[in-house]
Amino acid sequence: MNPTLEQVARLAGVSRSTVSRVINNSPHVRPEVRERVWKAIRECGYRPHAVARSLVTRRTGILGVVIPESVTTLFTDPFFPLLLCGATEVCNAHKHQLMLLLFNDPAGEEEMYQRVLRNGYVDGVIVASAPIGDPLVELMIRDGIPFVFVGRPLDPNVLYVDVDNLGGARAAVEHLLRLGHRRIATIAGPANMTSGLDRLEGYRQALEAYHVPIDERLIVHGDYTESSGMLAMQRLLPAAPTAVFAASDIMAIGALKFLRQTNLRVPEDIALVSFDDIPAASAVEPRLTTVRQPISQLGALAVETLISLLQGAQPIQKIVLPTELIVRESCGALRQAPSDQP
Amino acid sequence: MNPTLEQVARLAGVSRSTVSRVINNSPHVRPEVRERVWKAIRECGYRPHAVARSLVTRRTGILGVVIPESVTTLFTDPFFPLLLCGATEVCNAHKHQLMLLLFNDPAGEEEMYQRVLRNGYVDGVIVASAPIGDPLVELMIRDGIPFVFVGRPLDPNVLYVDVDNLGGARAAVEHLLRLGHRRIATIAGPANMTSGLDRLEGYRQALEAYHVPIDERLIVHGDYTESSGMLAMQRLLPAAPTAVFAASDIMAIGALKFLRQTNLRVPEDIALVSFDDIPAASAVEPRLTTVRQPISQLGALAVETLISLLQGAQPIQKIVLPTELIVRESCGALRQAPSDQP
DNA sequence: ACTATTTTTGAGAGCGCTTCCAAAAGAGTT
DNA sequence: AACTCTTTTGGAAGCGCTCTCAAAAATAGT
Repeated sequence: MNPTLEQVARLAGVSRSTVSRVINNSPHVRPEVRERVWKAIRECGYRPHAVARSLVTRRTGILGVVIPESVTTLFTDPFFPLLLCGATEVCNAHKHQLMLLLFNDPAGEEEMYQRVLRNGYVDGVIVASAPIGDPLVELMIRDGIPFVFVGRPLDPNVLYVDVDNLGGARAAVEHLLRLGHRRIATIAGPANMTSGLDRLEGYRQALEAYHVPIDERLIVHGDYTESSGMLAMQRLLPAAPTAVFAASDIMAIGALKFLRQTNLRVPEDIALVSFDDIPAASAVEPRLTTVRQPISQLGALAVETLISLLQGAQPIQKIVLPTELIVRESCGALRQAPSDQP
Repeated sequence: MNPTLEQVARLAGVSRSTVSRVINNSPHVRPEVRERVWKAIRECGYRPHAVARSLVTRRTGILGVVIPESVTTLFTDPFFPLLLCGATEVCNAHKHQLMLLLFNDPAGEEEMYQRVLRNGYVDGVIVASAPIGDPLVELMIRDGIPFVFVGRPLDPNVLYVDVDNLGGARAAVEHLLRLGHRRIATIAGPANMTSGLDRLEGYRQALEAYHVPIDERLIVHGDYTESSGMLAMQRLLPAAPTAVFAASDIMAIGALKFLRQTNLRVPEDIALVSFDDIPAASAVEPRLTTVRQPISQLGALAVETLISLLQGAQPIQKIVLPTELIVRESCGALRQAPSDQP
């Protein structure tokens, strides 16, 4: 059995309160006593029992990360790993911990909410890319659970951090426009996610800026999966685009595979740009021109925001991080791959 | 403020103990009373306070997942996402939660150990692919923290689940041997990880089985990163291999990139097989022949094992899951890519 | 109807910690 | 030396729950 405060107190010849003060760095302890207590603590290998402490302080230092997407599809996308990566780093710095909260269906979500989010184990929650209309938001607002969104929520009162999906998409499409393309199709993201909507809006704004009329036949929605990208590309071909903007690299890779099957060359026959810059984007042939987003920074800022919210601060309502267009071969702007040095 | 047991008790006109019994499905409650209590619980939206409960039961239902690798490098590999995926699913089924424990350096590891693992917040720990000699193992044994390894540990007393690295590697290399190759090189994994050692041993055994003498110049170690794969390929070329077994897809992709730069064709000039079957393995050109491992099942079994250990069972000491060789174009056995249907 | 047995219930202690409050100990003034 | 003021310390309550134990109620047996 681990030693308790009481035992440390006896060992040091002081009261439980004094040991508690030492542990919590209270200034009201005589240096000499403080030293004696630390010695006793070291001697018996005492570690404070976090659960007991939390019962009093009403704080656990645990942050929930909710990812309202099918557990299985989720992790084919390197988005979440990177997000967790950035989030973890900030958590470590603030001596907090992350609890991973995933589920497969709405029933699982409800169950998780009742069982985990409302039982006092998490101080706050990070909600990563929830689809539009996810019931979680309302529940958490109702129950007063502090949370931060990753990705733009519909409700304007919700704290969030996001990347500039609109600006990034617009930059990608404008890049195609500058290369002379006028029949530019888009494989849009799902209509129930704001990232999908924002990237589509960026596509629209770019075309408008260049006075290119929007042809609805050039817009097909996918769901960020590779197979949906293949399917979308197939459906787009009859509309004879000379270039395609895919709302995600994964879908672009699907499109690429389909084009390869139909013996269409990228970028010669159809130019391709996309969004995300996942590692695979530079592994495929041709390498994808794509919009890079600072995902791990996104996770870091989400945690930062949540922690400052928990500490009673009034954090900035919305944080939007800039994106960057990475030009490679798939758009046709570069002649050949610059050599990668090992 | 959330209601407490006390308040529910008053509302239902019973004692705190009785409400507790109802919550915990004790059989010793009259059905009529049970109904009245449930009604009161629903009425005031009561949720048990898990922290308070844990203080008494000495159980939190939280399992730590420790991944002793650099936070940043870690998530470029889809291994961990998939592992978490399988682990989460089993956790949900058993009403447990996962706490993600990552760090950047040994100091971070030590700090995490003292702060998180010894404070009573986690019931047990899953340690994923710790390098040989990681101090965590000894500490956890010393402090009696229940844990399960993912990947083979050196200490034979540690519970673990692993994939059949040796058998998988052997199958991959034997496949090359059957195709007629005799000068087969390997880009081995890091020497401080048992997965690296086991895959190398599989390579050795395959060659021995075919009476091919082992040429140490054909063995170069990498560290599971793409750049290490490129570098290793470069160093292997002077030894003139006709085929290469890379211990991971990521390294194989690095090798592929290097070969492309030097205008060597795969599989015509050099055949390539690897290990992991990550999504990128079938996205590159040519698609990689590789050993598929049931990663998410690995995570699931790890959690399963840990939970049964926590429940006092005597789980199987070691579980080794089978692997499967996925034959694609990079080994030269297939003429062309079978068409992927969208 | 009365006792013996079983089932249901409530009182109360206690999990390990923080924190309020008051007592004790020092420090500073006259 | 007596007083006040400040700092340090210990006692004790209490966070919300579980669980033992004994009392009360229900049931069974005669």
